[in-house]
Formats: sequence, C-alpha cells, structure tokens
Amino acid sequence: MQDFVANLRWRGMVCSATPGIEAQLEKERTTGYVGFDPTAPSLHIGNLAAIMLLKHFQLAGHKPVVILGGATGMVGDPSWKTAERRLLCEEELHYNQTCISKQLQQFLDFSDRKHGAVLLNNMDWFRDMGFLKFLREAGKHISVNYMMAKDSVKRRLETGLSFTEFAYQLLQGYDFYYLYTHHNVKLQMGGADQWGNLTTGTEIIRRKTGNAAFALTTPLITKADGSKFGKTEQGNVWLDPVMTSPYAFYQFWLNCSDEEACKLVMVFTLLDQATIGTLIQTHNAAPHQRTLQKAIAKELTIRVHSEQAYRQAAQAAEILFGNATQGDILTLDEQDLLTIFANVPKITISQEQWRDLTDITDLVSSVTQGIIFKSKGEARRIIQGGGLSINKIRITDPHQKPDFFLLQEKYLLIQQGKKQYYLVVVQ
RNA sequence: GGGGAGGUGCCAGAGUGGUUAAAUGGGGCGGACUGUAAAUCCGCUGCUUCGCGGCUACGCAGGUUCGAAUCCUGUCCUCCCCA
Repeated sequence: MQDFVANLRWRGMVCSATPGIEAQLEKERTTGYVGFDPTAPSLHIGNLAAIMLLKHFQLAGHKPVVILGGATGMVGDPSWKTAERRLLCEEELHYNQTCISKQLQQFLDFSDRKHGAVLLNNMDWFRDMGFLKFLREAGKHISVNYMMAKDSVKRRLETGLSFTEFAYQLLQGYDFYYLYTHHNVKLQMGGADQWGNLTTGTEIIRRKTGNAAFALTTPLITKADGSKFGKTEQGNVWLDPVMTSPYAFYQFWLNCSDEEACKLVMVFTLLDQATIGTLIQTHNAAPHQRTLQKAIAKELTIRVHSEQAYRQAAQAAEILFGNATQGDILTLDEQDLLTIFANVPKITISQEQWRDLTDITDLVSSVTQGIIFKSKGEARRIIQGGGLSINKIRITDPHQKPDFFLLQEKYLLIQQGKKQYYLVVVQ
C-alpha cells in the first residue's frame, strides 16, 4: 500500500485532514469517496482536482467510490455560494449523471478488482426515505447551532438561505454515514470548500456509531489574479469535447502562467516527484519554451480526450500561433486543414461572389455578411493598421484586388490580428 | 402623496445655443516588443466615401431658432430625501 497522504502532501494537494487518517490508510485497504452533484452534463476542470484525489487513492491501492448526487443535486449545495441556486429537475439530473459517469471511466478503473472503483447514486437511498425518517435518522444527531457555525454557511445567513439549502450538509453528512454502514467507506474527500460538509458526515458517524471516519480536502486552485480557476472568457472549461473542443482544452493548459503551471503540474499530472523536479528546472532555464505548460497540456489532453486529439491540437497550435508561413499551410491537405481550423468560423460564399469581387474590403465586410468586420470602415481601418492577413500574407492596401489563390481550390484563410481566424469557403 | 437630483457613445463621465461625431478615463480592437504571457509604447474605436462630403446620434415625442446634446412643452424612466 503506497503512502497516499505523503504523495498528496508533496504535490500540495492536502488542505486539511482529520487526525489519524495516515494510520487508517496504513492499517488496511480503505474505501474512500468523493461526491459530485450532476448540475451540468459534463464535468469541468474545476472538478478535476477531486478526481485526481481519487486517482491517486486508487493508484495507492485503495478503493474509490464516486457518488453522483442525484439527491443532493436536487437540493443544491450552499457552501460559499453567494445566492440561492436554481433547482434542477430529476430528468435533467439523470441525463447529467449518465454523461458524467462516462467521463469518469477515463480516469478511474471501474473493473471488479479489489480496488476497482464503484459508482453510486445517493438517490437510491434517499428516494424512499421520507421526511420524518430523515429527521429522526439524521437531523436528530446534529444541532442547528453546529450547522450554522460552519464558515461555508455563515455568510449566507446574512443575505438569506432557504431551509432547503441549509439542510444540504445534513444530506451529504447522511450520505457518508450510509456509505460507512453499507459500503464500509471510511474516508470522504473533496475540495477545501467542502470541509464543512465532510465534517458534518464524520460527526454523524461518530455520534451514531461511536467510530471515527476521516475527511481530507484539497486546496482550491486559485489564480494569481484572484479570478476563478478553470474559467475562460467563454466560461467553464468542460471535459466534454462538444462543450469545450479538445483544441480549446489544450489551449487552456498551454496558456497558464508560469506560477500556476508549477502548481498544476503537481496536481493534474501523474508524473513522479523527480520528473516534475527536472521539468521545473528545464522550464526555469528557458521559460519561454513553456515546458511545463506543454507537459500538462499534453498529459491532460491525452487522458481526457485522446492521443490523436492531442496531436491535432498541438499541430493546430503550431500553425495558428507558431511562425507558420504560407508554405506551411500549403503543405496541409484538406483533411488537416479542416481539422486544424475546426473551431474557426467558416463563411461560405458563392463562386459568383468570389468571381465578381473587386475589392478586398468588400470581401471581409459585406460579402462575408459582416462576420469578419461589421462595416467597411472597420475593415479599412484594420487593414491600414496592418491587422489583416490572407493565406498568411499581410494585406496592406484596402483596395487591393482579391486575386488570391484558393487553398485546396476552395478555401481562403483570413486572419485578423494574431489570434482571430476565419475560413472562407468558396462554393 | 410631497420635495430634490438626473437620464450623453460599450461603460464611467465632461459639455449647457454654432468652432461637437461630442473632452477625459476605462474597456475593446489593431500594431511594435514578447513566450499565444505580463508590463510598456504607438494607432484606431457611429455608418458611408479614396477624400471633400453625406447620413445617423446625447431617454422619447413635439416646439422655438438661420442653427439645439445645450432653450421651451409634454411624456417615460432612474436615483435620493420626507410622509
């Protein structure tokens, strides 16, 4: 049994833990769990740290349990949230659960080995419980004073908190108790924001059985500027390739700052301490190479998506941001071209429109329906400022005749600024 | 119900009859530098025009005037104070 806690510690993945946890893990193969409320049809990278906890737990020889909180998801966790949340209906939750459980297979071994992971839904024991039974089984053992004293709830007492959300920690606490008694689960893990909920669970177990159960939290990952980790301007970074493309996913990791990358490489990759040490050294010697970011992006893109998705994302990045020249894009066949520019807006124009063009400005404004530039004036300004390239060649004259050759005889690669690409398809 | 303040461009905010497409700051966008970063510097930031110009725009609707964001009338909305 490898030392799970020590492994987490050097990775900086332990925020707090109840006493005695090391002794318990050393004593026997232990079953531990993490709960996810299926509030969306996909996990996002904010959930990933908790998944990594389970991953390390399993790799250390212990048995992970995942709770997809069909019941808790119906209530809504108020921890650290500023406002009451929207209630989700059961069908929505069920659909989300199905999607999420598939994603979990990519991380954990759900085989029937001794330490194979198990997936449970707390709806199974809450559905038929009844309110009175719950009050007697769970509510009787925990005082309101205890529940209100949690930091995670305190701030909401000022602005308002429904009884429903207030009761959330009891649900989660009871989950732990149920798992303890029915599945021999002795440890619950989660993000640092979950500490209040986890200790409610250990408290219920202690009061009802007199035995100790354990809790461990991992620090919430914060960005240097204080904004929330895992969000881009476009919103959450999801694991689902439809909601966040593998390319965008790869880019997210690649664009992490150096300080973040040092932390992220320990939390999100499975590389060992020595390898990470070397990586950080290499990185610091030549930070512009972004060794760390690339290592993280590679490992995660492969694990969450696939080897192929990683290669495509890396190639796309090279073409889009490297010093690709016209020669480089000419070497791409149509398949490559479409893959690399899969996430780029495509604008179709007709053969007639293409033939009748007299002016580059018209092409990037009116003919393309204002998608690239919403007015001719804007197009002209950007071109005069040197901000437009076609097929990787910078355009300098707004009135240039658009006598470009078409890539693969039908595509035109239009680039605004450094990052914004459009693909015009002539059909 | 009474009294007061105010509604200006993506946002904040100046302007109180012509020189105002509207100061200034922020944001956004382009360029340079760079690591697809940060900081910095430069440029652009209503539509149209190669430009002159034309058009649209200061809550909304009218009016006064050669000329209105600016004055008048009505109207809608917001904020503050009192009841």
